[in-house]
Amino acid sequence: MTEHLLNHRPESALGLDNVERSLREQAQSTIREAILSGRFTAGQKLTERQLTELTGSSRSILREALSHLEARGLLIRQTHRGFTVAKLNPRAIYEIFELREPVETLAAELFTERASDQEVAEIKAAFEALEHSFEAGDLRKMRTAKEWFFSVLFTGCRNTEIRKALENVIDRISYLRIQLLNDSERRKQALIEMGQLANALVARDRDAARNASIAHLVSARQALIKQLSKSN
Amino acid sequence: MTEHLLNHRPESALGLDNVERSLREQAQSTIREAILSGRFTAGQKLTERQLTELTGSSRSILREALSHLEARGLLIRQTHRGFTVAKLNPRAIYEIFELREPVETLAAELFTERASDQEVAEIKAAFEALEHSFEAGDLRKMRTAKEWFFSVLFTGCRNTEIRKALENVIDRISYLRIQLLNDSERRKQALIEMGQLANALVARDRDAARNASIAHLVSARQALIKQLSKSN
DNA sequence: AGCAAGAAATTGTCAAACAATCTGACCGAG
DNA sequence: CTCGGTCAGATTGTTTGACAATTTCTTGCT
Repeated sequence: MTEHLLNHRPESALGLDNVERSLREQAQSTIREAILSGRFTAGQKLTERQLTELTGSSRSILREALSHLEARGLLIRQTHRGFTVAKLNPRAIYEIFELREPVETLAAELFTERASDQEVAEIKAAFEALEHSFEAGDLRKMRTAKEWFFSVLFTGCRNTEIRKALENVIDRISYLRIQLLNDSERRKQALIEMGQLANALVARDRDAARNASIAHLVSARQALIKQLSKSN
Repeated sequence: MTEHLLNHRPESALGLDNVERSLREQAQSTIREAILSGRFTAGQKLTERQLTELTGSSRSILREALSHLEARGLLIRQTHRGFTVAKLNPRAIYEIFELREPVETLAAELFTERASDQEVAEIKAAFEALEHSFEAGDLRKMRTAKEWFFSVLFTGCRNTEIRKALENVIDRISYLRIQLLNDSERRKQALIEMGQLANALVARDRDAARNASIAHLVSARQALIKQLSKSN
């Protein structure tokens, strides 16, 4: 049972799906998806057996994939003790947002100046998708929509380095949301904030984008830390 | 011949040398060191045979290491065509500095507020080491001293995320310097700028640190791009 | 010189094996 | 009954050899 859940081909939202990928890449994104979707929880230990079964690949390939994911910060490796899903404490969350604030804000600012009209339209569409999945209460679709939104944002800012730096970092908190954000009040608030950002981006208003980005990140950080310190 | 050059154990400047490391880690840092030291040049193709000989490890281990380095952006992988050392064009340099500017500046600002007195002393020492190696004209030592300086900066700012994000990015331009920075005039200028940053950090003067950081990055970016467009 | 067919090299992947280390169960001493 | 200690089983680290898929080099033909 649940066979079909394990073999799906994810991350279409990231524009990375070359369809013909190596097994290693497939294994990588299968595991990544399992983490981001909450199937593997933060701190959980992952054994190689479990993962070879999940991905269907051999140990060699699996370990290449794990090595990659470790470098991206999604997994923690302890010699002779295997891999665990990276766990975030309040301190780490604080640090991540401290980094995100200037970078993501820069991305938003650059977007207003560099994005194509098509990208502007797409960011609007992505936000609307987010709204719809929110109304439908579909957590999985919310994550996909959010990934789409950020993907367009990072593409439109015309800076691959920013994209890479933030994708890693956002991945790591993305799956935390699944665990923590049952607070639908906060979700609603987040949606409003992202709406303001989306509006500013669509209007190509650099200052407004800057303000909206900062406001959103500050408030997201506070909410996350609050919930995390409660649950720990 | 040159056996001793191949088997060295690098990265002592990064505080990562646990002495007892897995072969995979050793292979990883041997390759990284080979790239950063300029032994492998940007764009160069690396075959697995060549690298197993260099690292002394088996293919499986080697490929884990390569997978890691690929994730860190130091290597580029093309399916069935192997790995090449990441190559930076002017556009990529521009993007990297666009990212570095807000992040590294933030790191400098945080350092002035969070670093311990010992770290302040160490950043002074690191800068002095940089000065000395500059006077001695020793490129390798200059790189080590610079790594030391940044390592202390990133530690003192008390934000692991910033450290990780910047280490990746700085690695990538670090070896470019070896190729391009034969311009000793520019090196002198860079030293002066870093001196100003060091002074501001030691004085724990946040605003001065901010200004010095920005000034340095802007000027470093311009110099790099200028040289790169000349040599291409 | 240009090009196509075949040979050689390289990468992608798997499987089997063994050493080193960790984990958990069992057992005896206090 | 709890606290160590020992030992077996499980897990990770690493190597080797094999083979298919693909790329790159060579060679010979026109």
